[in-house]
Amino acid sequence: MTATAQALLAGEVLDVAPALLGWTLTVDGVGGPLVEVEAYREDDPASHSFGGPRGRNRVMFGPPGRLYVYRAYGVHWCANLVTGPEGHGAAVLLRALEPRHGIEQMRRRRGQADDRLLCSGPGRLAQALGLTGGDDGAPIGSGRIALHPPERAGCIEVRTTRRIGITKAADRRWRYLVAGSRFVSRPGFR
DNA sequence: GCCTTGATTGTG
DNA sequence: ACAATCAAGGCC
Repeated sequence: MTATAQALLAGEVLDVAPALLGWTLTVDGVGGPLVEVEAYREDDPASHSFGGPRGRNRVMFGPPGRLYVYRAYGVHWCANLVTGPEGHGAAVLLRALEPRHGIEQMRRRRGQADDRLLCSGPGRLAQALGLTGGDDGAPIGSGRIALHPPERAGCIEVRTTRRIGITKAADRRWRYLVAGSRFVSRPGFR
């Protein structure tokens, strides 16, 4: 991982999540700029880390800059970036990115030709990038997984909404989107 | 377009 | 039982 990505992820998750928009995530060269993320942390009933470290959530309490990958609804994989400070059980759920690198590979993995349906949703994004439970705990920058800053920093308009698909603490507006992006999972969601 | 439903499995 | 989801099918 670059020094700047390391520094970014070491921060508090509510600062990290909006700042991650526009950063390009790639796995073996396949990926693109993040356009939608959600924050989860330990004092948050909706978070897997709520109640302390146990079972699958262990990686969330480890050092920042690693992937936390879990299975959702017994069907899909979903990937997070663990944030700091270490020991706090916080992570950013990767909900959507703009397909830019390795688009043909994404189409093959997804069985889907429409670019807007390649990475618009956490399950879709993980499938398009080839992330699975085997990547749980993998450090960013280890070779397969890279995170690069936006080409032009500071010109991304961030919008917030409630988080999606949860019932607890649903009123916290911890979902962050690039305003106007065509590649978010649910553009009209409030 | 919006709403409903089934798939499928680790976790508490 | 339930879940940080998705795709397909019905209906409008």
